[in-house]
Amino acid sequence: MLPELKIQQLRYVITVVDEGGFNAAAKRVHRTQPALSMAVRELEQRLGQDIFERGGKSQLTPFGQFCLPRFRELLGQHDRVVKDVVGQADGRQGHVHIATVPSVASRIMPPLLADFIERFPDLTISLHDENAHYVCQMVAQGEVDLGITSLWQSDDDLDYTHLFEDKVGVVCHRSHPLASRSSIDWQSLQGEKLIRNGTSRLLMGTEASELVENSAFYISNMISLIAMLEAGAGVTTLPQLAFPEHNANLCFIPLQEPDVVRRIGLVKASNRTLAPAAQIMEGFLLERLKDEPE
Amino acid sequence: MLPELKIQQLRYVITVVDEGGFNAAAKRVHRTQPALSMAVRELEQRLGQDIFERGGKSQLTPFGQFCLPRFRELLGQHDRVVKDVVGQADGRQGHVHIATVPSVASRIMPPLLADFIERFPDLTISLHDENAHYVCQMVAQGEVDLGITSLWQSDDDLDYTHLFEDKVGVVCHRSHPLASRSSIDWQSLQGEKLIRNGTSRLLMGTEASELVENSAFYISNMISLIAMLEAGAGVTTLPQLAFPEHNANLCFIPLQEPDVVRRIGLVKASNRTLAPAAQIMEGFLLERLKDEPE
DNA sequence: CCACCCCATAAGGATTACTTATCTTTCAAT
DNA sequence: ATTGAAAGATAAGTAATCCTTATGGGGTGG
Repeated sequence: MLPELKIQQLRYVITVVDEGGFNAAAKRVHRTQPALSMAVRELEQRLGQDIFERGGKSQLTPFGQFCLPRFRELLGQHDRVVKDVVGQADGRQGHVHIATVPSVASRIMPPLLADFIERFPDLTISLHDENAHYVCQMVAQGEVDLGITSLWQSDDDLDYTHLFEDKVGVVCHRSHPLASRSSIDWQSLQGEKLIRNGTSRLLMGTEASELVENSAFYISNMISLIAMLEAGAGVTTLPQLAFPEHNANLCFIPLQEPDVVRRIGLVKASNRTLAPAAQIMEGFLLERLKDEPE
Repeated sequence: MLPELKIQQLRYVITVVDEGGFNAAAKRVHRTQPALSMAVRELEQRLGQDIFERGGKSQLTPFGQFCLPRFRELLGQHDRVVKDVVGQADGRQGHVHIATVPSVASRIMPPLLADFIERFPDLTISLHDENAHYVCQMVAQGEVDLGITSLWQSDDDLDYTHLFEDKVGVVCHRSHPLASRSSIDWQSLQGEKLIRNGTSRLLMGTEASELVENSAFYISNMISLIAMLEAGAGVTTLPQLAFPEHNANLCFIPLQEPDVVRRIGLVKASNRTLAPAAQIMEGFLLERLKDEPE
């Protein structure tokens, strides 16, 4: 019932006004003069009123004067929307939400993100750190675009791309008898006071699982765990990345037998398309982290 | 360089979202489902990003979620502009500026405009009263859309349509010797103290012109003129419409010889198209005033 | 497993948009 | 006046677009 304006017609009208004539306007929009004449006429017919004075020099009718500011405003908003949308579409602008496990957040991401924001200065980033389970949950629920974590469990809603492996080792005080060893097997740990933590599940299903089952302590908080170890109150196992790199009192000894690794990968929702900015981030992370063990 | 959105595509996208699917949306916009599929796909290709999730149930991608509110806003403004513009185009809405000589403004226009605003309640009107010369000038300069006046002088910029004639007569105090006459010729006025006014030029070029030339008084203000006449200070000539209808002290005697009339007509700018609302007004005035002497 | 619903794809036709070529008007210069 | 240049209108042919009918494929629920 109501007619529908075409953005192009509006642009033609406005250009004719601004350039002062159909010929000049035609050049400006890279069309021929008849194209504009006909397009404008078609618009006039649909509205039932002339926009330009018939005889003479492309002057606006009163009706045209009424229309012009509205056309300008509409066209202005159109162009603004296009700019925003294509900026978003080609990944120049946007915001990426990432969730990772704490060790990755603190050891891997900082230099990586510093490079990223230099290469894509108009993209902004949020980085959450959560445990592996909650990272997957955030990705699945769409709270974040991407997760970097070990896979909690296979999940049809999640799309996992392996990035690198993280060796599990034993962490103890440097005065501990085991501290001088360059590698350890699980039997050597029998009799040690083993403190479990959130990553201990990695040992389940290996020869070392009974160590975990017999452990009486569980500490989830990393700060508390470190403090316990620094007090010489026991030993624990950690993936290497989760071991505080520059700690002067603790040492990390790779576990040889069994050879346990934490598989770290990029996780995204399988049933959802990534936002353009997140696609950029995905490519960047794959390029920088794929098969690089640290 | 930047792509150009089409209003219709935006409407399709929004309808698909609101209706929850392509089929339902197609019904709503009276198109077939493939038409929407293809139109949306074409938009997606031009933006380089999908708006709807590919597999599944017409869900928005994150990019689509980004676009949607902007599309809605743009479409909303479009529809608003269309509504305004067509309302203006078909004369439902608008404002008409009219200028008339004072006699027409006070004697002709009031009942006429009362009818008009009843028939066209969404149209608003400005009515200026000025002397004949200035009415023409306002029309020529575009300050008003229409003028109702006698033509000051033939003017190529003005388009004159005759409406009716207004007989000139002599106005004097009812106690004046001439007051009982039913008509007067110019000789009868010789020796009378004639007060000139703005309409006296109507007598120029007739046998009565020497009366005007010999007149010593000129009063432009109608109130002052009436006061002078009521004081019995002389006589004057006025078109009948300019004579205050219900004045108890003055009387109007038609001038027979010469038979002078003021030609009243509708004036508009010849080189400009009337605004739609003004076209409505023009038609109304012609219908109501054409050849009706009062 | 089948039927159904929904969207995607393909092919053909109708409409719309644009181009080149030509005409008309206007304004100005001589 | 006559002519020339410039601007817009018109006409016809072509390219692009939009939409339709017909059909294919992938899920979901009975």
